[in-house]
Amino acid sequence: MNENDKTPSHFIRDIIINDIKTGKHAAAITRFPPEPNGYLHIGHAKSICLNFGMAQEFYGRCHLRFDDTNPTKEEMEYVESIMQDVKWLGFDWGEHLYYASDYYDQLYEWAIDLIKQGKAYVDDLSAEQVRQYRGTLTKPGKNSPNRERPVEENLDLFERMRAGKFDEGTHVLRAKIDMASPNLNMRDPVIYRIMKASHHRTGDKWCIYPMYDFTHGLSDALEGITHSLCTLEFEDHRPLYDWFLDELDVPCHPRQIEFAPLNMTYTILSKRKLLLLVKKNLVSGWDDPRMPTISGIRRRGYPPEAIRTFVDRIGVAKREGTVDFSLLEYCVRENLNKIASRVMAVINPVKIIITNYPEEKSEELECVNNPEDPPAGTRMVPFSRELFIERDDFMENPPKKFYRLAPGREVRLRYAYFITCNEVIKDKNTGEITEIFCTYDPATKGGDAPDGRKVKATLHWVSAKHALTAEVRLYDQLFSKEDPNDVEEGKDFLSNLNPNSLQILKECRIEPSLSTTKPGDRFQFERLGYFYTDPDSTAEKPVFNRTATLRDTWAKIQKKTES
RNA sequence: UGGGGCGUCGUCAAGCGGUAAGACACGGGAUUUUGGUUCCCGCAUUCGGGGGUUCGAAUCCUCCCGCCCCAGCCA
Repeated sequence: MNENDKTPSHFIRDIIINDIKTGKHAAAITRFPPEPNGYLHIGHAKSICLNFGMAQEFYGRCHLRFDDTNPTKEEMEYVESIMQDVKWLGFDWGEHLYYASDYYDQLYEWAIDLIKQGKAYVDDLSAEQVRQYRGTLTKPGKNSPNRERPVEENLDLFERMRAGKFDEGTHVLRAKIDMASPNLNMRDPVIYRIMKASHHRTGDKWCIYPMYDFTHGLSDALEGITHSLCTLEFEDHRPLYDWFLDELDVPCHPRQIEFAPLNMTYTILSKRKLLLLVKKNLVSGWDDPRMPTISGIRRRGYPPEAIRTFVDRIGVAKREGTVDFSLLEYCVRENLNKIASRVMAVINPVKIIITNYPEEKSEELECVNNPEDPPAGTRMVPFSRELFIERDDFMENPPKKFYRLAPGREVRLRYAYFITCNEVIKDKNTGEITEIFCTYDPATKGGDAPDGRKVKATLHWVSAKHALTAEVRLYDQLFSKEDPNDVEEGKDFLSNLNPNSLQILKECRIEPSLSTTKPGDRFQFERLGYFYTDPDSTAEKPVFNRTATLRDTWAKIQKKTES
């Protein structure tokens, strides 16, 4: 950690520092344990940064372990996307790639051990009966009639479960703990169930699969994890996590520590709901740039560094809250401002003609690539008599605070000349402005007036005959409400979908230097925002995604005067 | 009305008995060939509420209030 980095500490770091100070541990060995049943999202990024971050900071390592104990929900596609996403975020698990399914044999032995100790039993109650026997939040449960089955019988039954002699749902293995515990997790939890499903890694070797609670802590112990970091909802599971480790002969006893999961305004971070958006084709896929998935924000153009900074800034605590989306966007802009090359692109073109500029002439003007990064140099951009500017940069009857182009007004074309608007041509039928006639001042080449006169606005532009055509996809919040789950009676979160979250512009005009852009490039389109070259982009038809707009003071002024 | 957590600025979040950090947002101003960036300035006499302990409390005690999680053979 950089001494100058003022990122405040947090309670988990404090715990680890103390464990090292007291000699309990020499290093922090952590793990990121996703279930491969969906794509990772920004909430997982918090966990990833925390786990890998603590390991890095405290001389240890972080394992990537797939918690794959439910073959009916898990797929290889998810395994692959998760690995790609963790790498993209900038983390490396090295040799330490594991799967809970690697431990099935050991887990099975441990289950037998529990049976032999008289601490687990096979139950043939139906799922419905198990539920009834469990009791309620306020009423204790009742012991299953099978609870006192002899060890030998349990061993035999469990072996037959494994051998596939029973149907799904007919038998389970349960830990014998306490049916009267106020913690429901301790009321003889199921630790193995029969699932006649093929597993994405073990195939048909098993027809019984261990449950999360049984698997997780034991896997941690097997890997020598020191600090097992998870989200708040597992707090109630900690006594059970500890119980298995206490009852079995394990290599070590990791400490589970819970922290608050991430929530963000205008965003949904439930795997189930995200899956629904994909299945209903309400988005183009898991990597739709509007999705809060890692693959979505990658395609949107958010840099991994910005995500890491964001996670640092939100902190780690036990208090559950909702982070302002604007903080994420701030981190994205902050990073992009430093690294993105500036280019000129007109996404909503209107033609201007410089009437006193020679018909056939064109010239190359020098433009700065990134004022925040002088070594990035300059490039030449062609200028000619006919240009395109942004439709929004001209108003025939401008309000007081509008200081862009208007009849009779002089403005600067960035890196080019001062121009003055003389005449507006409109379509006779629609009234739409088709052309704007201007004159330029040759003495202002480069954008400075030798006589020191000022203009109030600088516009971006492209030369009509040199410009390339591109598709630009403008993205906005997927949901129009801060809390997408805040809905009227009888409606669900889908009713809060923002109908204008995607706008596709196919006739955008971009400067010729962009002809060589490749998917993954990041740019700032001057005065518009940050853009990312989409994987759909080709040399013939470039496609850009708007990552974020620039901060727009003018839009704010407009909004204020409206209200 | 069982158990487990959590309540400090609009939002995150420090604070660990010595008199409320920081960031985002918001509002003002300066500089600017991006109404961008950068830079200044403002923004909790008060820590969910009431009692108490103490020279001194956001921090300790106590009662109360509010919010979240748990009754999958999901993770």
